[in-house]
Amino acid sequence: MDDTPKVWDFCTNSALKRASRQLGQLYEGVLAPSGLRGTQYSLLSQIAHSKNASLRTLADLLVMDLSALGHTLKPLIRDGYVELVPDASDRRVKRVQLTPFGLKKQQEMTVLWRKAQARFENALGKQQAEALRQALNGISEASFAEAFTRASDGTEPGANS
Amino acid sequence: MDDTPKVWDFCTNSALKRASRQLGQLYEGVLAPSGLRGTQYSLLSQIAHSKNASLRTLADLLVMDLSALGHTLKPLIRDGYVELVPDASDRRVKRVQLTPFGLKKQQEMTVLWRKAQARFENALGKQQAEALRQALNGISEASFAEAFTRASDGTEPGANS
DNA sequence: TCAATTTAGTGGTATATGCCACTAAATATA
DNA sequence: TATATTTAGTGGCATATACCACTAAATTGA
Repeated sequence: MDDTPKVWDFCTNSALKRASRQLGQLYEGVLAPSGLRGTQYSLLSQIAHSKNASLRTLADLLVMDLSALGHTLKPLIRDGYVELVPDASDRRVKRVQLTPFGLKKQQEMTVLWRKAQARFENALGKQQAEALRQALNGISEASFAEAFTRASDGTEPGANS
Repeated sequence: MDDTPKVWDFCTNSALKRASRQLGQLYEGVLAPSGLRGTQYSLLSQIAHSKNASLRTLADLLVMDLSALGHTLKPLIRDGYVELVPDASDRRVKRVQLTPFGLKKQQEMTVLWRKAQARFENALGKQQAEALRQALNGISEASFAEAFTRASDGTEPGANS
């Protein structure tokens, strides 16, 4: 029907963003009854798993800009799910933790998340899903960013070596 | 070192968003000299390829909410890269097109994009990159959304059939 | 010890993206 | 044809995310 060229056939960045919108919508549809967004659930869960991580540590783990993390946490702090606890020994540092209310919410949302997860793995296949996560996590590694930065873009002087 | 569980080891949605941030950063680093963002380049390129598409058509192609597309186009329209042309036969419809200035910008940015593309494929491997794009594009298909929606989440009555 | 540098976090501003409510226009239906 | 429904797009509001400039605190080094 439509053989117009599509950017995402060539550009992995476009393909990634587009798939991220699609999957985001699908997961959010399942998580909607909780009243929180998919990103917020990811955040609550990672905070639950990373005991006493600082904002900096969490931002690095999530491959997220530090200030972006701060902004994203604002609504969760405002609504009482998360709190920031100043570190005693280093007064620059703030440690992120769930409130009891936040933990309860995270656990409640996990029930919904499992449904989304089951739907996703049934739709794509368990093997493919696992392989995809591994590929994506490889790209998220700091070592990948280094490889990308070091890689040739074909324009270096003497790149025809 | 750190054997704390990570959400993105289990949750494809989290893994996708995280990889999207990483790759977004890497591509934007290369595209930065143009003054436009990665998403804006994707948009300009897709508009260039989709001759005379309406906002609705473009939004569907991009798996993007219609109003989100409208919002995202605002800065590009404001800065003269894109224009909306009302359709003659259906007065609800607006067709999206690049201005000559926008086309020039898109072509200029393509030079930069090729560098990012080359770096990415060198870092990940051409085969893997192609396979990843295909997997991602499969998820972005409308048919995948249908499969997800129809799929069992393990909680249906009689799901043990 | 004290100045220079690095590191953690905040606040502002801009884009990215989604939902909802609303208008206008086209289409379907009684 | 008159009304009901659907479709395209807009505007408001909220979250997601980045960069920059700035402050404060810790660390380095002369």
